[in-house]
Amino acid sequence: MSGRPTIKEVSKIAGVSFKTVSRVLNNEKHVSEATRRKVEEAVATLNFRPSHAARTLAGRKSFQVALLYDNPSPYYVYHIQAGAQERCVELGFRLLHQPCDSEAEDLTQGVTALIDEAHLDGVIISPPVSDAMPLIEELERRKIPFVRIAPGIARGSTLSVAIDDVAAGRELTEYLIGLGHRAIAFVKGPPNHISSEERHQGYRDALDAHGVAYDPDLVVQGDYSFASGRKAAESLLARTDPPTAIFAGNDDMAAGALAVAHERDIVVPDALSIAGFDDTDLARAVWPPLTTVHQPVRDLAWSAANLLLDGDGKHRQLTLDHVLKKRASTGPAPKA
Amino acid sequence: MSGRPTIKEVSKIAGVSFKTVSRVLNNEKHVSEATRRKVEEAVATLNFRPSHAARTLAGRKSFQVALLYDNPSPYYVYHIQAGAQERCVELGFRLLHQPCDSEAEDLTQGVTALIDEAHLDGVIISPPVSDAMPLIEELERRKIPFVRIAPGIARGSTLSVAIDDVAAGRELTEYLIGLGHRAIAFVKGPPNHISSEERHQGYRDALDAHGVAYDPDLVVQGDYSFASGRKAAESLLARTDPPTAIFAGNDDMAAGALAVAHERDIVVPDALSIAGFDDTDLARAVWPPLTTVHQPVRDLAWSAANLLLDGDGKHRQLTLDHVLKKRASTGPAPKA
DNA sequence: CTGAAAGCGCTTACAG
DNA sequence: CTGAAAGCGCTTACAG
Repeated sequence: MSGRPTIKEVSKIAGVSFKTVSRVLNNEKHVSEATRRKVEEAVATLNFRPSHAARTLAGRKSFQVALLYDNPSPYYVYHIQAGAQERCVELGFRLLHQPCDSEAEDLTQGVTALIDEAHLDGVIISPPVSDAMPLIEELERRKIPFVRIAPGIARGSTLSVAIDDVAAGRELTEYLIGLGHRAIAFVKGPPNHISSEERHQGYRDALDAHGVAYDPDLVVQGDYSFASGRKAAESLLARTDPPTAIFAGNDDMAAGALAVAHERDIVVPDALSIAGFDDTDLARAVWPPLTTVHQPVRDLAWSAANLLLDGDGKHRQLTLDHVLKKRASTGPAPKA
Repeated sequence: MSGRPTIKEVSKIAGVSFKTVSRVLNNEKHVSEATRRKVEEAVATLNFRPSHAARTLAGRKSFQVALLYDNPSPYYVYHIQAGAQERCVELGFRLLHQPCDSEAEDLTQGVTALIDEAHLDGVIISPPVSDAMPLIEELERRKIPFVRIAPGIARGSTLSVAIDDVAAGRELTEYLIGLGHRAIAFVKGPPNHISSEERHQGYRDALDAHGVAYDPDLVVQGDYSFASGRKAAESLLARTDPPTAIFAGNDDMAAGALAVAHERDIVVPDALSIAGFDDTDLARAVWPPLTTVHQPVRDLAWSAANLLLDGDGKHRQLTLDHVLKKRASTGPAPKA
C-alpha cells in the first residue's frame, strides 16, 4: 500500500548489493568513495528514508531516548524539551517526550514499559522525576543509561547536570542582606523538589554567615505555584512584624507575592523587596521586573543529552553557571 | 543481550500458539475467554511488553502520530502537547512531539521524512504550521490523515478544530466600546499567524457595528512577543492623541504594554485600559490582571487528536467556545 | 475458535 | 572493499 522505497530498490538503482546500501546509510568505513556516491545518488533519486522500525528491530540500537518530565511550569518544560531535543537530533537520535507523575505508584513500571516497548537507548530525567529513587534504582539495576537534570538526592556517580542551587540561594540572600534587609522571608517549593530545599539551605547559610538569626516563622511552605506565592505573602504580611524582603523559591511564587503587594498598595521595592528564582519570562513580564537567579534551563537539558549520548564516561557530573539578575523588585531596606 | 521476553515465550507459558498471543494483544475477537485469560496471565508473569518496532514493521499501522508545532509561547505549546498527548494515549497511540520551522524551505520535506521513517499514522498540526499550505497540500496528495488546530486559511474540508477568533475579537472590542472607549488601539500578531488577522477582523467589525471610525494609525504590528508589546505601546503613547484602550492580539503583548504604562506612571485602568487574548498564566500573574479571551488550548488539542484518531468522518470541523474574561486591566474610558 | 507459513525492512555476524 | 544467509519480533493473509 505505501509506496515507500526500500533499501533493496536503492541497491538496484545503485547497482550494488543491499548490504552495501546499509553500510552507506550507517556511515561505515570500508566503502569506496565511488560506491558511496552512487548509493547516495540513488537515495536522493528515490527520496528514500530508512524505516526506523526495521532498523530498531534488526539492530541493537533504537536511536531513541525519552525525556521524562513532571513539572507544572510550561516555561521550564518548554526549554528543557528544546535543549534536549536539539542535542539529540544533532547526534542522530529521536527524543520521545514523556510526561509522567513522579509521585505515582506505578512510575517505575510505566517507564520500564516504555523502555521495553520502544527499545530505548537511554533516558533523560528532569526534576522532580530525577529524584524518584525507586525509578533511579531500577534503571541502575537494568543498566539502562540515564542522566539526571538537577538531582538533589544521591547525585553519587550517576550522570547528572545541575546548577549549584545552594550557592545561588546564598548569593541572592547575601544581596538582600547587603541592601540592609534583616527580616527576610523565604517561600519554599514543594517537598519533592529537592532544588527548593537546596535554595533554602543557601538562604540559611547566608543568614548564618552574616550573623542574622534564622527565624522559622519567616519560612513558609509553597508549591511553586502563583497561588501559593499569594498565600505565603498574605500570611507574611499579616504579621505584626512583617518582613522587609521576600525571597520566593521560584518566579511564579514571587509574582504571586508581588500581586498581593499591589493589591495592598505596598510599594515594591520601597516598602517591600521581592525576589524570585529561575528567571523565567514571567520575571521580566511583571512590574517591577523581578530580581532573580538566572538558570540556564535549556543548556542544562542540552548538556544532559550530550552527556548521555556523547559523553566520555569520565566527566559524569556537570555544574553549569547561574547568574544573579538584579532588577527593580528589590531595593534598600526601609528605615525602621 | 536484552532479556526481553517475546511473544513466543509468552505462548509457551500459556500453552498456545504465538499467533493466539498476538490475537489477545490486539484485542481481536474469536478468542475464548479461557484462552484469553491464560495468555494474560503469562503476559503478567513475564512482564511482557510487545516490541513497538516489530508491530510497526509487520503491521500496517504504527500507532504513532506526530504533533507539529512552531510557537514561541511555552504556555501554548505546553497545553497543546498535554491535550493531544492525553487523547492519543487514551486511544492507544504514541505522540511524537515535533518542533519545526513553519517558514523553512524544507518544512514539507522534513515532515514527510518523519512520516516515512516513523511510519506515522497521522499528523496533528498546530498554528502557525497549520497554515503552511505547501505542507498541507503535500499531505493531502499523499493521503496522510491530518488535523489542523486553528487554521486560518482554506479550512475547507480538512479536519480542523478552532475557536471563532473573529467573534472573540469582536466581543472583546465591543466590551471596550461599552466601557466608553472610542480610541481603541489594536496590536497585531505576526503575519503568518492567521488567528491574529482574524482577531483584527473582529476588532474592525465591532468598530463598524458601533459607528466608530477605523483608524489605521491605531493599528500597530507586533509579533506576539512581550518586547513587541512594549514597542507598540511606546509608539501609541507617544502620540499627541493617545488611545484610551489597547487591545493586544495576545497576553504577552498586553503584558508588554502594561509594563510601559507602569514605567510612565499611567494608572491602569483609570487612565488606560489594556486587554489581551488567550488567558495564559501570564494574564493572571501581572498587575492588574488582564481582561482577555480565554481560549481552551488544551481542549483544542484533545479534540484534534480525537477527530484524527476517533472521528466519525462526518463532523470534520469543530469550533470550541471561548470566554471573555473581564478583569481589572480594563475600566471606563477616562472623561475627556 | 486456533494454527503454520511467509514476510515486513533492515542489521548482524560470517565469508571472501 | 563487498556480498549471501539468517534473523530481529511481530502481523498478515490463508487454512481448517
